[in-house]
Amino acid sequence: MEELITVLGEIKALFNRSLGELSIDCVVFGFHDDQLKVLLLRAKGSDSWMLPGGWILKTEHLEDAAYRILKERTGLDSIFLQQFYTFGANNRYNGKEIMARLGMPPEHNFFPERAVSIGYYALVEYSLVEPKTDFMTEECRWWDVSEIPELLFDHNDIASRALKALRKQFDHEALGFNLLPEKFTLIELQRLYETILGLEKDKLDRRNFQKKMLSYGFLERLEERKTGGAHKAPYLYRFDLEKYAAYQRENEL
Amino acid sequence: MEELITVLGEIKALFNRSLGELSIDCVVFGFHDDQLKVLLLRAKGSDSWMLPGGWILKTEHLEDAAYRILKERTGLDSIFLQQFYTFGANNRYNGKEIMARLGMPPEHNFFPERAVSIGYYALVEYSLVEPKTDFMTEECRWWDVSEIPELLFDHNDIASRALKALRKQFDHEALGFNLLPEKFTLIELQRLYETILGLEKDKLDRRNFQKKMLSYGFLERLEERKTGGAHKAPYLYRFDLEKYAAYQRENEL
DNA sequence: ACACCATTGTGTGATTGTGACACAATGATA
DNA sequence: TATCATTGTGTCACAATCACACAATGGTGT
Repeated sequence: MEELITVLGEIKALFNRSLGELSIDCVVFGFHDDQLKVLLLRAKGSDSWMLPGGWILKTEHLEDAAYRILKERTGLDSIFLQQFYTFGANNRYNGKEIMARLGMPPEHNFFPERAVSIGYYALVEYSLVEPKTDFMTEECRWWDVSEIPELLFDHNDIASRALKALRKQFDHEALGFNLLPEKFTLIELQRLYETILGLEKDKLDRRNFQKKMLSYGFLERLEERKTGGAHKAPYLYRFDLEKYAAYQRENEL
Repeated sequence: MEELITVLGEIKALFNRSLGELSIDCVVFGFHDDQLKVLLLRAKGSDSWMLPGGWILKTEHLEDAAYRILKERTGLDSIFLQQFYTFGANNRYNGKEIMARLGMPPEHNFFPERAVSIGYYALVEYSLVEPKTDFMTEECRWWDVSEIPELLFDHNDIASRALKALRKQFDHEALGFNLLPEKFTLIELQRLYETILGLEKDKLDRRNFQKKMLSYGFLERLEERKTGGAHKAPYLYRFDLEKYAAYQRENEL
């Protein structure tokens, strides 16, 4: 109970430093084990999960708020970030109901009646992330996107809209490299594409996929090969950001 | 001076009914004379132009706010509307400077220090719009997108981002029909595509363009032909929303 | 009334891009 | 050292896109 009071106090303090009705929600995507993952938090003393997020401070750039929140949850500084939608239905949630689900006294409801939330999705390298909780939560971990549970607020909507936005952009921009380690094999890249586009394994033809990827000219083949697998060692590749910028300049203008 | 005081009073009242830091800006596109147009407003007693917009009321859905603002400026109810970005840099404008440019006393600055604005673009049929001013403005008219003047706040950024978003979506969705009258000729449709995609006239091959458009199956050729031109009368076509929905279902899932 | 002319309606062949497909080389494993 | 799943690589068929020409038409101007 004492802890609860502390938490409520911290929330109130935070709220006073923030813009009040305006918050950010982040959908953090990672790729591991041929699966697309999302980072979720579980509230203290509750079995309800939610997206990482927070209020925007009064003096803060929108993007800085998103980076701040992501740094707190993942430990990472440099993250690919994309704003995808702003959610502002006036019935996004019921504050008292949420309080109850969080195991908090509804009469201390601290949620503003009307809240607008700006949605960002982030692409991170799975292995670099060290999920961290904050003062309101006691668990932070990756979930398979196909197994996301029922979330608090309208976070299921937000997550599915983020996925849709990711898929759409994925067709037109080379975003995948943000989800892979610096060195990767072409088959890993192919699995990533298949996973994100929702295709079954080997739906994409290996030869055609590799031909196409290499034809863009922004992948650099390293001398090094990946060893440790039980089979012929594949070449490693690197995504060359400068060549990608050149490619974009040629093909967009 | 008396009028100024009235205006400031109205602004204050509006602000109190709204969420304060949160506003909407609308980039309204129309098509006329083979040109893409944007609706702009000129502030009272000033030669500075800006986008239509307004604060979001405390009880309002985001989209409803956008529709309300559009109805007030254009007289139209049913409008194609698309949220495209939320602007929240903490230096989006300097309130006192804006007051000066509006010919208002800077010490009565009513702009919040920090404002977040949600950007929507709208596609409307040019001929149906009757541009209307509000209590803060004395002129509302169409501008050619290629001749947009320097705007107040960060509205030039917002407008150019809207155009970029429009072009991007235009490639993948049949949005153009929102900008045309119900009945149109294929050459009018072609000019629209050329204009929005920034191509010169007749860059698209007439036969190939028409073949492709008709192949989608959501255009219906009417018996009627368009007369009045000085030449052979072209067929009129209609965009069939139901057939378009069917087309989408087949090609997206 | 008639000739004029810009514009419409329509099909085919050339080019390019995409999708299907097979086999020899390799590197761990047993 | 044999095994075996996996890698690396090129060609052909098909589909999509692009380039292109000519007869019909409906106002315009005389």
